[in-house]
Amino acid sequence: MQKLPRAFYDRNTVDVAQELLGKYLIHITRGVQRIGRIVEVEAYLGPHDLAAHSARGLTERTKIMFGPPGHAYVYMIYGMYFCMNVVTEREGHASAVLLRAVEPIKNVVGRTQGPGLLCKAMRIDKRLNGHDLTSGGFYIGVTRKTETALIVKRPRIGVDYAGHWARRLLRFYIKDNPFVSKR
DNA sequence: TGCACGATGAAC
DNA sequence: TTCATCGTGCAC
Repeated sequence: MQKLPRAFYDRNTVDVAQELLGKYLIHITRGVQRIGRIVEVEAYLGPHDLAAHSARGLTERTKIMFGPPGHAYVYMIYGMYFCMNVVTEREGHASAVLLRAVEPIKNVVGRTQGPGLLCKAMRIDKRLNGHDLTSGGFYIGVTRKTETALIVKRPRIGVDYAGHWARRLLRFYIKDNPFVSKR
């Protein structure tokens, strides 16, 4: 399993989002290695994207999004779930990719279809906010064998308040994969 | 210092 | 369609 380098994240967010499909999210806690294959993501394009948290500007919560690429942006939603993102593009661009679903590969207990369930099953919480994904313990990897899957493009979920940005096709998932969230 | 609300998920 | 549950951002 090859760990993705910082250069992978330091690129156009839509490209990073689509290329994250099929990659492996790895989280090691107390010697237990949990692995999920990424099958669904959403791209958030920066402060001009009204659906992105960074549209509010630099705040205590969004400072990770405004930071360098290749870091985890983890936040609590609705007081009971966590959402996991990877920060993309150059520092200050404040864009990210939300991981919406993974396919359980190893040591993953419970359902993983949806950003909240994914974090619960992968044991991802606020403590990982700001974690450098090019370091150990929590990162994204790729296997040598590359499989080309068909990518479906749809509007993002739960961002109807964002005007025309809500209609942009920035949700990507692997066609016919059973672990993609149902909405 | 207070309060409305959300990149959710589950029940009804 | 409603609700659980609470940190964040902004109004006051």
